[in-house]
Amino acid sequence: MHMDRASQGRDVPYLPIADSHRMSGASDTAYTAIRSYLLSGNAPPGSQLTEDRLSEISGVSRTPVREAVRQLESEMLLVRSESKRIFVADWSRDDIDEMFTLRQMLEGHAAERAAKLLGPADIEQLERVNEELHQAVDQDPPDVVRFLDANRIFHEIITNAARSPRLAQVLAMLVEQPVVLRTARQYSVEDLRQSARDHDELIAAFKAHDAAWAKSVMGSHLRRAFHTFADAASDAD
Amino acid sequence: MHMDRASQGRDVPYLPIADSHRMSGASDTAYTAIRSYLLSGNAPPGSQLTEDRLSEISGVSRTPVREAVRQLESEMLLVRSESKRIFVADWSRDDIDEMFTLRQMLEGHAAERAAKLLGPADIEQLERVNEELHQAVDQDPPDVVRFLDANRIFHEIITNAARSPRLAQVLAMLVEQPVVLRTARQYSVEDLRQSARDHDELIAAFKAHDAAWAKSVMGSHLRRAFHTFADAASDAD
DNA sequence: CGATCTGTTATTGTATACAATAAAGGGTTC
DNA sequence: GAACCCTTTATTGTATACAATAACAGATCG
Repeated sequence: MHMDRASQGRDVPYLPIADSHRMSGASDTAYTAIRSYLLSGNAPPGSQLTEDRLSEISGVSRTPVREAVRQLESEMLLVRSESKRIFVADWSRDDIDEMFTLRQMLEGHAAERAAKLLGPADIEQLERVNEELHQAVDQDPPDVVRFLDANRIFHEIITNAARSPRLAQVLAMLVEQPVVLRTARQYSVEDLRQSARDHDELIAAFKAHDAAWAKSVMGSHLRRAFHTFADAASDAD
Repeated sequence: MHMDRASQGRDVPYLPIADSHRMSGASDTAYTAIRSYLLSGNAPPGSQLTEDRLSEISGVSRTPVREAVRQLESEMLLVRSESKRIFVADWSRDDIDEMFTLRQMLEGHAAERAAKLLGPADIEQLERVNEELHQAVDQDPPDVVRFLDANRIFHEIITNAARSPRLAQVLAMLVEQPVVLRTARQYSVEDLRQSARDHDELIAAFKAHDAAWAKSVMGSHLRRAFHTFADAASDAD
């Protein structure tokens, strides 16, 4: 076991425990700017984007733009043509369905593991975050952005509690806030309340350290989220 | 000259149906070269690599190297330190376990869907590929590389049959051939034979369009693969 | 007309120089 | 001699010029 090249002592590789977006400086700028642009609605699904254009939008050169594009591609907000040109992704209803199905599977698994691994302090944190979420819903009008923030953190705590770096990484790709945001905009107050109650039940399952219960609640929670969206979307559009 | 909207007509975005590695030219070269290098055993887990070094190894400039590194990072063959330096990943037994657990979940799901979606022609293709795999095992000595090729194709057919681009993309990240290769080198001939028999049973499940059966077989298939590796590894090292 | 060929333009890919940052080393002070 | 600061070096990040390739458009020929 002679580590002939492994003579570094100080700067040790760190475990990627779901720190989704760790790009530095300009790359990060590009990522955030492009993402906002895609979310803003000014980018029609299916329309072409060029690196130069994205470079203008984000104010950095093409090099960091390319990195951001790669990331957004892996999150499927951008897609490429056969000749590598860049297009705004067009999520069909089936795509959303698929995304929620995969999330159900993976976050269900995370909830199972979390039920075994979460300590009292973690559960208290979940309760605090969910209290925040309740408050956001009970505001008049409900604060959807605040709700989504709390919701994201709630799910992230569970994902991280599963202590599975690969699971966390894969989920980071799948949990696309723009999509979730569009979804949540369709939510009625009742839907948001039900979501909060799901979280309450999830916490109860965690307190009981009942993995099967936690998985099951997570499953229906995400599945309902999909249908709420799908129904609202077909009504609206 | 403001084609701000979706005015492109010809070059339409294509669906990413599991065409894992679509880098072009130099990026592809870099990816392949670095991957081989990591697999060759000359790169001790935990050792540092620099972009310059990888540039020398692959014979292309740092720009495509960086893209390849990003890819290999997402496949967790490389990891970064807090200060963004690059290191050869060190897969613990738990990491491998985790990887197989996620594969079991996702490929089990793929098998379920495939059972419903596979047509007679697809099933014939699976049979042909598995025949190839049988032959590789029955050679004396067994041809592990040929076995792995057939094995990879077999699983890819199933993954693609599920018609779930996101599932395919996520699995492409998880199914790391280097790891699988190290695994397979530990296989005894009996292990390889059992693997081939699993595939036979999978095909039977597909012919019966029995989703639950297919999922179950896929589950034990992958779970056994993990234990075979884990046992052999703890014996050997 | 319609297809095809060809030059032109648009877009992505690659190399390279330079900037920013972090690590390593070495000397000074207490 | 241990902690601190400063200089030097190693490494990654960014911009930009240029190369390669694919789409576009106009001309040519059947």
